[in-house]
Formats: sequence, C-alpha cells, structure tokens
Amino acid sequence: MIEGLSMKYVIDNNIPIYIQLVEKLKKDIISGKIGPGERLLSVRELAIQNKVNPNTMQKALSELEDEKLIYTERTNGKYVTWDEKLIKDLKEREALLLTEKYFNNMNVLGLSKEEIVKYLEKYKGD
Amino acid sequence: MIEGLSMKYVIDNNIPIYIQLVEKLKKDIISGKIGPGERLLSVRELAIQNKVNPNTMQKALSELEDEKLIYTERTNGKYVTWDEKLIKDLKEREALLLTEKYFNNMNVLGLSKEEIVKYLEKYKGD
Amino acid sequence: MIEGLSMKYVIDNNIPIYIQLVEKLKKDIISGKIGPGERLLSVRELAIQNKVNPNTMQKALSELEDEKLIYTERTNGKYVTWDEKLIKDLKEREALLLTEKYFNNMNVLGLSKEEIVKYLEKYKGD
Amino acid sequence: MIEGLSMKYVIDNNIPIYIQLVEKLKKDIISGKIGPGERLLSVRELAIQNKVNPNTMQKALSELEDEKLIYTERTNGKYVTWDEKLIKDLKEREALLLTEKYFNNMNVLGLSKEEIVKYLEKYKGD
DNA sequence: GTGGTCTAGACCACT
DNA sequence: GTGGTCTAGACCACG
Repeated sequence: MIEGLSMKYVIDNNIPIYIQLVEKLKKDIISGKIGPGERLLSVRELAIQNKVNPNTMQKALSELEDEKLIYTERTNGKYVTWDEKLIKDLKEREALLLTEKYFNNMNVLGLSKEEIVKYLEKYKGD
Repeated sequence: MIEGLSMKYVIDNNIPIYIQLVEKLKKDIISGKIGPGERLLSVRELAIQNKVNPNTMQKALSELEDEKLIYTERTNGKYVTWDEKLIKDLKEREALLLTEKYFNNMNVLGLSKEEIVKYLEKYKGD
Repeated sequence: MIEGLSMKYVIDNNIPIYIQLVEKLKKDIISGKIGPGERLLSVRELAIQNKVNPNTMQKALSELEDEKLIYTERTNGKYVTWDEKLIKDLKEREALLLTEKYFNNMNVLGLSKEEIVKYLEKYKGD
Repeated sequence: MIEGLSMKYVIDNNIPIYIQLVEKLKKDIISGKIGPGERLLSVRELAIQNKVNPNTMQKALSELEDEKLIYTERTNGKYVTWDEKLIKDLKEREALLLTEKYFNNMNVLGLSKEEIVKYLEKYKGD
C-alpha cells in the first residue's frame, strides 16, 4: 500500500505487532522504567495489559532475550539484564536512530541544515 | 514494572489510508517536489500509483483542497496552490511537529537535553 | 427575443444529493427541530429515511461536522453542537440568503422595490 | 429521493426539464424581456440555445400556448400574446407565489414575522 | 480524458 | 449497534 510518487516516505502500516511490543519494551528498559535485574510481569499479564495474544507477547519477549536484554529464570519469570553496558549501548543506538530519522524527515521537507538548527534552538532552550 | 503498553501502539496501525496519502502529498508540496501551480497527476493515475481505490484517492485530495493546498480546475485536473505563504506555513508547522516529536521520543529514552544536544552535534557537523 | 435559457436551469438539477441532505439537516438544526446537544439518528437510520446510501449520508454528515454544526461521539452517535452562537450565525446567514434570493427573483419578474413592498404588506399583516 | 425527517422541505430534483423551460419563458414574458406581440425564435433555435431536445422545447411552448401566453401563426412562428392583462395577472400570480414561498422558507428556519421584517428592512432601503 | 457523485457491500474498532 | 473506512464498479457533465 502507498508507494509510488516517491518511495522515500512510504508509510508501512503492516509493522507486526510483536515488533511494536519489542520497541515499547526496549524503551522501558532504556529509560530505566524497568531497571536492571528487575522482574517483568508474567507473559500472560503483559499479554492482557497489552490486549494482545500471549503468543504474540511471548514472541516479543523472545526477541528481547535473543538480544540479551532480558533473561529467563525457569519457573521464576523473566528479568531485565544486569548488563548496564548492554543497555547503554542500546540506548545509544536508539538515540542515534531517532536522530538520524529526524534529520531525514526534515530533509524530506526540503529543509537545510541551517533551517533545522533554527527549529532545534527553540527546543534546546527549554 | 511494565505498565500497559497503551493500545495505541497496536491501534495506530489503523491510520486511514487516505490520511497517509494526505501526509505524503503534503510532503511533496512542502518539499517543492510538486511546485506551486503545478498540475497533479489525475485522480485515477494517483490511485493506481498508490495502489488505492480512486475514491480513496479522491477523499485524500478533497482533504487537501479543504486546506486550500490544491485547487481543482473542472475537467482539467488538480493543481497545487499558488499561495506560497500557505505552503510555507504548512512547512513550518510540520517541521515544528517533527522537532517536537523528536524531543519527546528522546525524552522517553530518558535522555536529558544535554545528551540530546550531543547526538545532534554529530549531525549538525555533516 | 429569448436569449439562452442559461443551461443552469437544466443543470441545477444536478445538485448533489449529499448537498441537499446537508441543506435539509441545516434547516432542522436552525429551526431547532433538532436542538443543541441533541442526538441525531444513526447514519444508517438517516440513510434509510432519506432513501440514500449510507455513504452518501455519511458524506453529508461529515460536511456538517466540518462546519462544527455536529460532533461525533465514537460508537455513540452524532450530536448537534452545543454552540448556540454558531447556530444563530448560520440562521442569520441563511435568512439573509433567502431574502436576497427573494428580491433577486422579484427583480427578474421586473418588479420595482415599491411593487415588492406591496406584496410583502399582504403577508406582514397576517 | 430525500424525504423523511421532514417532508416539508423536500427538494425534488426531478422537475421535468420542460417545466423549467416554461418557468424561464414565463419570466421573460412577465419581465417584458419579450414584449407583447413579439416573435419568438424558432423551436429549433430555442432548443439549440437551451441545449435541449426540440421535442422538449415544443412541449414547453405548447404549455405556454395552453395558457394563452403565446399564440401560433401557422408557418410564421410563435408570438407573445397581445393581452397585457393576461401577462399582468401572471405577473401578479408569480409574485404572490414567490412571496409566499419566501415567507414559508423563513418560517421553516423558525423565524417569526417580526424577525422576517428585520431582514426585509435591510433590502427595502437599497 | 478530467473530476465528481453515488451505490452496494464489506470489514473494522469500540462498547 | 455505533461511526469510519475502503473497494469495485457505475454514471454524469464538461470539453
């Protein structure tokens, strides 16, 4: 859906839900909302909270586990990693991504670096 | 503790196609890809290009016309407004929005103003 | 000599149905038949009543919503605005329009102001 | 089409074209645009001017002839009646009709006699 | 060929 | 059951 004219800013609504859940959980970990070593709610609870099928929730958590951001203690539950460097790296990566996307989007609007800086100034002062 | 991943993360996939089309066209107008007074492709053409029903395309274009960003010459086609101020205002509005969202997202990651500035510096130098 | 009966007399039959619906609903709102804050019948009901496709009815209602004359409560229905000033302004506008058209039509018949006044007197006394 | 809610102000787009033509011609006669005894254009010419089928035009003219507003001179054409009283009566009737409709429409908007008078004042002074 | 309107029928989220 | 969106397909006036 929605391509042509310019493929540059295709809007893809078909982002899988589990990916969206991964993103949200990453943010919670990065921001420290769920700190290192902290226990997550059960898969079932998270699924309910997010009005999502437990399988979908499970898939999201597996993804996080693959990235070592959380680990599973059999029968006990899932915990956020104690590896703060890992978290910090993720934070850095996400921040860079956001920044890159921001500049890309501004470029798409036809804004030059100088113009972008002007918009940034308004917020930097806050 | 993870609180409800607001359903929005799932729901937001429901952005109506016609709204997405509106956004895309706005970008094309703002960036000057389609300049003031320039003729748009026909409704049917645009519909085909975007793999969308002509009615949906029509709805998107009506939206743009409501905002005076385009105007219609009956039987001839649709044209981008000549009102460059209108376009400039839109550009400004969109740029502010993007900037605001950027800062919000960075804040969600738990980044302070100072940290954000550091990321920005990497790009400002480009 | 008869000059071209402007095609309008024939063409004007093409007033889009949805516009006619808009006009009718406006009258109902202006006259207070549907008072401020009052709930409209459902889109489907109105469509049936007016022997019109639901989409056409929807389009008419969207038009009214664009003008802020009605607002939508998702899943609940559509309601007439509480903004009585808005309604009063519309009433004034419509009344002026009718009056203007009346005088125009009378002029087309070749009637002078004085003659028009005579016809009006007959009704003013009622 | 379009009934229900309130049959009072049904808008009927299905007014036959020939009726519309009759109305227009009557106005031309009433206003003196075509004076008493004046010759009309040929049916064919009138049909072309009005982008209408000659049969439709013919039907409209027959209607006028039935009302004695025009008469036919075989092989010579059609002429407006010399009977000025007839024209004057028609004028009166049409003017009354317009006035009546005007008051009706204003009533539909929920306007009282007093309010209507206010709107009229604005024009009477012109 | 252009835009505009309309219908019929379907699906969705929300409650 | 509510409003909202979308598609497919048709028809119209205008030039």
